[in-house]
Amino acid sequence: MARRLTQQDIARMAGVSQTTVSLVLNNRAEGAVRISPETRERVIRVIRETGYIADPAARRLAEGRNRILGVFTYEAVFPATSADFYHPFLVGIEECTEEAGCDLLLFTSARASGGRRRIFDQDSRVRLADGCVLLGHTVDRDDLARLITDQIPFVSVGRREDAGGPVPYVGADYASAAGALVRRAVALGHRRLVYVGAGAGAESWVDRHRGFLDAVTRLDVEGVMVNATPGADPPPGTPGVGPPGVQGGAPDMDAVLGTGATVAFFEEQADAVAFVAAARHRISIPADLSVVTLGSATRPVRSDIDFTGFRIPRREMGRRAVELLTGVIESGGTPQELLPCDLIEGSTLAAVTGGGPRPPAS
Amino acid sequence: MARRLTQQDIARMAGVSQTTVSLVLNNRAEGAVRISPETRERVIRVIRETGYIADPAARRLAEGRNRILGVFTYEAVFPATSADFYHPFLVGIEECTEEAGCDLLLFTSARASGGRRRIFDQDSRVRLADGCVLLGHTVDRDDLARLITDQIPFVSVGRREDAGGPVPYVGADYASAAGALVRRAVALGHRRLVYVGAGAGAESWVDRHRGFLDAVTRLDVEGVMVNATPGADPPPGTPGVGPPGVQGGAPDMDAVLGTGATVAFFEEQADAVAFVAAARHRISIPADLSVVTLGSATRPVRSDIDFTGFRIPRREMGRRAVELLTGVIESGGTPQELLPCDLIEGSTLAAVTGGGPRPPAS
DNA sequence: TGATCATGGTAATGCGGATTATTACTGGGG
DNA sequence: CCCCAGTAATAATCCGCATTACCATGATCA
Repeated sequence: MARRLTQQDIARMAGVSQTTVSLVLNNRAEGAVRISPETRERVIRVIRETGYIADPAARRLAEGRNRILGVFTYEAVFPATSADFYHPFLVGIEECTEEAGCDLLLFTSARASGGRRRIFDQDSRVRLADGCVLLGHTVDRDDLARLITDQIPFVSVGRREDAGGPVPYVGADYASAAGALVRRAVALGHRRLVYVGAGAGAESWVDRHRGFLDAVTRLDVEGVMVNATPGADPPPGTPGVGPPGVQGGAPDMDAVLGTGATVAFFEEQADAVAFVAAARHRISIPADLSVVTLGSATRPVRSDIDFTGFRIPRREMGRRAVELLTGVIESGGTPQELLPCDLIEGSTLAAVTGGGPRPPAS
Repeated sequence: MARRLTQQDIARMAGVSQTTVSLVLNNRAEGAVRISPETRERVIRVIRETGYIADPAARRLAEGRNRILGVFTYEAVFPATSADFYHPFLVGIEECTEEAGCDLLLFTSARASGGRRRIFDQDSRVRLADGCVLLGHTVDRDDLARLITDQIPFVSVGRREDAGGPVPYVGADYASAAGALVRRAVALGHRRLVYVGAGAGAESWVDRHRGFLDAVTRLDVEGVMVNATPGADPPPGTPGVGPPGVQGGAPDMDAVLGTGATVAFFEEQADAVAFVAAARHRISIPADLSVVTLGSATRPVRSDIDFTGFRIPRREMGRRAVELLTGVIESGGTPQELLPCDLIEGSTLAAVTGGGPRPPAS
């Protein structure tokens, strides 16, 4: 390959020193060092004529930064199965990165021997970015801890528990949203509510469950729980955003109906879809039983049901993550934010009419 | 930020020189330089214990490459409007990049003053990548030319005409696909075919039209044309892959029907959708008029019509682009490939029955 | 008239790692 | 006893750019 043009070349052509070229290029002529307008002009002309562009690697090496933001995901970002899931985040991330005049480095390479991605394998390119956004299902605790101890600027999309120190994140306020939905249900006369899901493991599940429980307690109504993920507790990893398609079995319909609750809160929309499909011929929704989903489709499930629930502000989370990240890069800190989720009116939550659903036919 | 660990540090800890560390790290002990097994082991241990990772920028500066592949697009990759369009390409690109053990650099920053993206603005990070994939609608001729003269390894997704030299690309074989569809139509008895579209401007349009014309000529049937992009010739840029939603007006229904053709070939699926929607109450498809689309949805148009046409192998194109790119990076060359498009049987192409469509009611 | 200072620019150095040239030592062969 | 080959590892450079320390010149001032 033809040798690239360097500042040295420009310097020669303009009859000045490499230093001068660098100075001109970076407008560093304010303080101690001065460049005469004529010289400056001459250098600028040569630069323009030759179309010289500084080598980003050398630049980064010398000044320590890059204007490159990294995005790390533990799964492929683009595959069809999770496309719907990741896409909104990426939209937000790209938008904001572009506004910041940065480029985006997707760490697609990092594969540990086991097959799972790891941030810190030998020759990882993480350090090439000024900082990075963590996206995805499972975040390895060790990776997280190392990011912290190494003081690599990063922001996680999705709340994460401490990992040898507080983790900077921007999450969705599942707890509040779940609480709001509980209040709404109670306002409609519901007094016995069932939570269908794991309620543990991933931070996002914990948060939903906590919001549910808090509200139920505060409003002094009955809240019961039906586990929807048999044989999956505790999950091996620590999902924060919510994995596309990791849960196991469908929720036990009889168990849900057997609680005598008048409204069911589903942790995962996919479970709600399965439940409704199965229960449709036995009960009427929402007449016999109201159904609320805690978050919009995480797993790619198609359904024409207009569930009552809330929208996870994924795009905003992506945007905000980048905003926070640039802040961290500039001035450090450990921002932790939860973004509000819009409630979705839907049509599966109605006022209590009769005495609740029929008990299972058994 | 805590200063990062350097080879110098490792060297000190292991009681050797920086050179030795580098040598061990890169397994460069085959030829002239030798490292004893004990020393090597000692260095390796320190590296493992400290978790040292080489600075990618320094590495790139010294050895000239990075294992980073760039992706340049003239529009945002992720925005909702073009999501469906770009996504398959990106899936392929990511897959293949991951297999190659590379990372992906998305050039989201490059914004010219005018607002459009440019590859070569001042402080572009293009050179950080070992090479790059060009994706998208319009590719600036100057950018293209410069990529060539600068000898930056790149591969365009979508055929491109020469720009001061041959352009490496992987495109879709629109010409063959269009020709095959023409043959199929003729086999079903069609003798008068109309091409609806621009047939010029973007390479992809030119190719479709050429395929249509060649086949029509060879089979000695009548081929006519109806321009579907009023006031848009010639297009300002040179789209190669196909732009999401750039064309202007809908095709003129009367003009199409007025040709007396028994089958219409639509350059853009979106036009076909619009046409069918408008014509539905006047003619029956395919009884009165067969409709063929030359390529799957480019613009994000939802339609439940099962058009006869072909599938653009976007994911494969993405994959292949990366494969070719790594080849170019390794050993240069100017690969140019067209990938076949699968025909889609569909239900809008039928045998000729009557005497063609009724003329417009006018 | 020599000290002081503003002006305009350059030489030198560092960033972290790869590579090449060179050194230090040991054992054999002549 | 000296030279050479082989082994093990290091010093010195370079990659391209940013930055700091330093120098040369002419004007100003006491």
